[in-house]
Amino acid sequence: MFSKTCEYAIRAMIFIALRSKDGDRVGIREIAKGIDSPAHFIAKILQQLVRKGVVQSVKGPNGGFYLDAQGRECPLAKIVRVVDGDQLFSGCGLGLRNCSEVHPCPIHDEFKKIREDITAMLENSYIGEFTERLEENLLFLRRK
Amino acid sequence: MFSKTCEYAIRAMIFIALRSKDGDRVGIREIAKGIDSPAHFIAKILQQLVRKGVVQSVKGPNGGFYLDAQGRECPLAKIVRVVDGDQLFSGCGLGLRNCSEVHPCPIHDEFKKIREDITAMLENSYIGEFTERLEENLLFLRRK
DNA sequence: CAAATAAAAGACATTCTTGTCTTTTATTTG
DNA sequence: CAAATAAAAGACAAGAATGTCTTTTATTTG
Repeated sequence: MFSKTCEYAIRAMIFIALRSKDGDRVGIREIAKGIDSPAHFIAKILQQLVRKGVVQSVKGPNGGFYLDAQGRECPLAKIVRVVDGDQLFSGCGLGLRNCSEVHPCPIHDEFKKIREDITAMLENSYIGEFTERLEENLLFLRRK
Repeated sequence: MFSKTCEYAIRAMIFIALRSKDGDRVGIREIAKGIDSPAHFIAKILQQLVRKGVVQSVKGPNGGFYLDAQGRECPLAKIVRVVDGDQLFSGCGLGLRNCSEVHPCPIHDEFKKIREDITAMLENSYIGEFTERLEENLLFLRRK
C-alpha cells in the first residue's frame, strides 16, 4: 500500500505532532526511538518534508522538528503525496498507463471505489488527531 | 497496491482464460504480446502459478498454458496471495508488526475497512468473468 | 567569538524487485 | 527414433528501495 519510507514518514509526523505541542522541538534521535526506525533514514525523509513545508525544523542547540497548530491539521494524504507520489490516488490497479473510463482495465470500476475510499480516509485524517489517544496509550507508533 | 509482478500475473491469467476457452493452449509469446509484458519475466511468474496449481501447462509442440472451467473460477485473491503473499490482506497500514485490536496503530480501524473492501473485491472477482467484455472490446489488458 | 549542538547534505552499501539471457527437460509429430 | 517445439530452470544484470556513515552548515549559548 504505502512504501516503507512513507510508513516511516507518517509515523514520524504523528510523533512530532505528539511531542511538539507546547512549542517544543524533537530531535532525530528521539523521533527514531519513538517510532523505532533508522535515525539517518528518517532524517532524510524529514528533510524532504521540510523542503515541502509540511514540517518545520531548526538547527543548533535546542533545535529539532516541530509542527505548529496549522501543521497539525495537515491531512495524511499530503504526506503520502510528497513521499510516494500520486500513484495510490490515481493509478490503475493493473498498471495500465492508459487505463481510463473509455479504455478500462478489468478491475477499473471496482478499483476506483477502493481508491476513492483510500483517498477519503487519507484526506480526512489529520496528523494531530491521534495525539490524545497516543498519550492515553490507546494507540501505538512503535513496531516492537 | 500490487507489485508489478502481481499486476502481470493477474493480466496474464485473465488473458489465458480468454484464449484457452475451447481447450486451446496459449504460448508465452502470445501472452507476452497480449498483455504487453516481458516474455521471460511473465514465464517465471507463470511457472510459480503452475507449481501452485492455479494454472495448467503442457510442454512441447502445441503446448502452452491453459485453464479449465474450474480454473476460470479462481478468484483474483488467490493469484495475489501466491505472488505477493498475505501482506495486502492482513498487514498493518503503517508497517507495525504487532499491530492489532489491542495494540492498534493510529489508522488501524480505518485501514481495516479498506483492507476488507479490497479483500472482498478480490475474493469476489473471478479470472474468467472478464472474457466476454474483453472479446467485445469493452475491457483492455495491454498497457499501450 | 568559541564551543557545542543538531539538522542538512552527500557518498556509499545492501537488499529486493524487475528484467534478460542461456541451457535443460518434456512432449509431440512425422 | 529424430527433429521441432515449448515450458522449466537457473544464472546473471539493471534499477529502485532501503539503510548507513561521514562531512558540512546553521544556530544557540556561554
